[in-house]
Amino acid sequence: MSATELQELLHARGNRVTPQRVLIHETLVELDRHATAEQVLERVSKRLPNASLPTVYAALELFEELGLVRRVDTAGGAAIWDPRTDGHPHFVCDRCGAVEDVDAPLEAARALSAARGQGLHPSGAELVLTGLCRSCARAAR
Amino acid sequence: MSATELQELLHARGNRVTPQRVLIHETLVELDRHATAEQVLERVSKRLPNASLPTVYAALELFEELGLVRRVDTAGGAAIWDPRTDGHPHFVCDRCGAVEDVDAPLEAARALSAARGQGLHPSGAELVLTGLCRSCARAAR
DNA sequence: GTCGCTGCAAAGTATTTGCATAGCC
DNA sequence: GGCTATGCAAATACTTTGCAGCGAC
Repeated sequence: MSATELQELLHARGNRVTPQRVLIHETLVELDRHATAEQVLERVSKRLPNASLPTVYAALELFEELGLVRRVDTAGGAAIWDPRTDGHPHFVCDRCGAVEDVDAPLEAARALSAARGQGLHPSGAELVLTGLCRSCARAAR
Repeated sequence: MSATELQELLHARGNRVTPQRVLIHETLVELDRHATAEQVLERVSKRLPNASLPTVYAALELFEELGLVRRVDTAGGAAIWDPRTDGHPHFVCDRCGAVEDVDAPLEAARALSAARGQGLHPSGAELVLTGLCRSCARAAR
C-alpha cells in the first residue's frame, strides 16, 4: 500500500494524516516482515526522535482496524505486528522467543464454520506453532 | 488422569507430590474446561487458603511439560490453561475477552510439515479465532 | 479555531524471580 | 536430614491510560 492510499484510507474514516502515522506505515512496508512495537519505534525514532511507544501502539491498532496489519500474540513475549495480508502460520520458539513465518496456507475453514455454527462471529484466525527453532534445537542436543 | 497416575508421573521425573500440585490437578479435572491461573487459584484457595499464584503458575508449567495441560495465550488478556488433550481451536472475543472452545479438528498438519521443512522443530500448534461472541455481536448491532 | 493526536509519565495487568521456610522423600 | 517446592514480596515486561499542548484540517 502506498502512502497516498494510506492518506485516502485515513481521510475516508475521518482520521488525521500525521507524520507519525505515515512514518510508522512506511516502516512496516520497508520491513516487510512482522515486528514488535518496540522494533517499529526503534526505526521510526531515527527519523522522528520524539516518537513514543504509545503512539506506535495507537497507530498499529488503527492500522489493524484498517486491515493493514495483523496483531499476533506470542506466548509470554511481546506481540508482533505483521504487514502480510495473507493469513499464514507463525512459529514461536519456546526457548528464545524468536518468531518466524511458516510458509503454508492457514487452513482455518473448518474451524471458522464450526465457530459460526456455535453462534460466534469470527473475523480472523491465527495459527501459532511452538517448539524449538534451529539454533535452540542445536543447543539442546 | 487420576490422582494416582499423577503421583506416578511426578515420581518418575523425580518431582515431589505436594498437596498443592495434587489439588491444582484435581481442580483442572473438575473444571474440565480451560481456566486462567487466577481462576485455578480461586478454586484451590477454598481448600488450601494459603496457596499462591506463583505456585499455581509453577504447577501449571510443570503439568504442561508432562503433557497434562496446554497453555493458550489470548491476545492481551490472561493466558488460559486447557486440560483437554486433543488439539482444538479456541475462540477469543475481541470485545469482552471471553474464551470458548471451538468444536472442530485442528488441521495443522500442513503447517507442521512446512515448519519442519524450514528446519524448525514444532512440538505444538494453537489455532485461535478472534471476533465477536454471541452477546457482544448482539450488543454491537 | 476546533478537536483529534502526540508525548510524557504513570498506572495497570499478567507473569516471573529471589529468598527464607516448610515439608516431602 | 537434605533438598525441592512453597509463600510472600518485589521485580519485570508489555501495554494502556490520563492529561496538557500541538498541529492537521
